[in-house]
Amino acid sequence: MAGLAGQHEENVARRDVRRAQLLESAAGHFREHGYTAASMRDIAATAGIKAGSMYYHFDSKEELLVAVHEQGIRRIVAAVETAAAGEVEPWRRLQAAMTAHLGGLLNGGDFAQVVIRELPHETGPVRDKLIRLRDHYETLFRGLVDALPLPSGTSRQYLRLMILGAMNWSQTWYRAEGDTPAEIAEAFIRLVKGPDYDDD
Amino acid sequence: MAGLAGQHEENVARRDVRRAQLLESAAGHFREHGYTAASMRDIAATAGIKAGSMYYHFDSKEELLVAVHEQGIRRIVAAVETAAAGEVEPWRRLQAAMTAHLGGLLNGGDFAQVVIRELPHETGPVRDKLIRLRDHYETLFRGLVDALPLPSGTSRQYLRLMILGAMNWSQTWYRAEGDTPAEIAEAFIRLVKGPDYDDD
DNA sequence: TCTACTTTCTAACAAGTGTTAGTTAGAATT
DNA sequence: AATTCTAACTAACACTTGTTAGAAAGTAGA
Repeated sequence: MAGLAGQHEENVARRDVRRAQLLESAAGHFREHGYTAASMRDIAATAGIKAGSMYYHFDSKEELLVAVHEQGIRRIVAAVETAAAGEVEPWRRLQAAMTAHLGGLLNGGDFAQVVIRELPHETGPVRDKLIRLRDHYETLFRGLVDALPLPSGTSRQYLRLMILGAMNWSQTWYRAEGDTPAEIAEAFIRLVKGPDYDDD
Repeated sequence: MAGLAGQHEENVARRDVRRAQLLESAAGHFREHGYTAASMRDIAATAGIKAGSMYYHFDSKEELLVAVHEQGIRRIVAAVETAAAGEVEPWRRLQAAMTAHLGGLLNGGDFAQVVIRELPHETGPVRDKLIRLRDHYETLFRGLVDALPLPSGTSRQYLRLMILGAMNWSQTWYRAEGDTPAEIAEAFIRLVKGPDYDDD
């Protein structure tokens, strides 16, 4: 090997940087105009290259969408796991996770929003892949909800679905001037936990 | 006027029938492929006419989307209002309304699904109009939630948003083989009401 | 400098887009 | 019977779409 460690890796890094740029641009356009209405030409232009050059990095537009989804999920999963790891009491754990999820969704980048909004219309292998990615993420919340101390008879399944729905729908009504993600998460927790506030 | 009452109205009726057909077709295609990916040619074909003929009934594709939204909202509002009117106790009223909403959303036609899924990406007057339609509908639930007997300190605003989110997100996970809209509504109500079941 | 590899560009293709203009068949009205 | 209105048709316009092939730079190693 040469004196300078890893010339090869520099190339790989350069490659990944470009790829990341393209993903960033794609996420932005997908979020703003939706998958179908976003054009390869516009996505490329934002990243500073021409449309044809995109196909050196991605085989198709669909693959680009899948890549954006993957990155989006990976980011949320990381944020949520980190947040949850900082708490031990089940309710606090869930609340921390919700705060992270809402933060990523509402104030975070375009990736998370694409994951939530660009649900797969079209059938075929792409749809299946995206659904699998989503399911993997929701598994995370299943664990958090299952750990809660709840009155017997409470449906943990519907509780999970309710929380996920409440969070993901927040995109619709959220305004930056209003409450913060942390405050929203607290409000939701309080609603499902019941009105017995113990502050410690 | 002629012996036959209202020749004129017959024409108007015929016109409206066609218009309804076109809306039905448009709703179906919008739901299946999304607004952008649905083509005027396909929408027209389903209704049995050619693309150019659509412009006799609608000025543009956007206007078509707005019309589908309007009809979708009108249907849900009607269903929800009727359902709520059948009950007096606030919790029961809300539950009935939720059942109606979920029914329309999950087992109803394509209209409701378009209203929920086809949230307005693009800016401009269309976006504003659709948002106004949506707001008008959500006002309905505001009334239902405000009527609930709740412990003081409970945020009725977030409770409303949570319920709406939980319901609208159900599109994502609902499977026809699973629970019915009525069962789902009951489960949600139980979660926010708390686990004190009194059956009368 | 020559060579090999990586990345981008140009130019075009084939298909599809919403929309419009002009026309036409049929019904209703006068 | 002549005219007007209704509702559809055909054909085209002016673009935009994702995608591909081939050439052309830029970069690294020998």
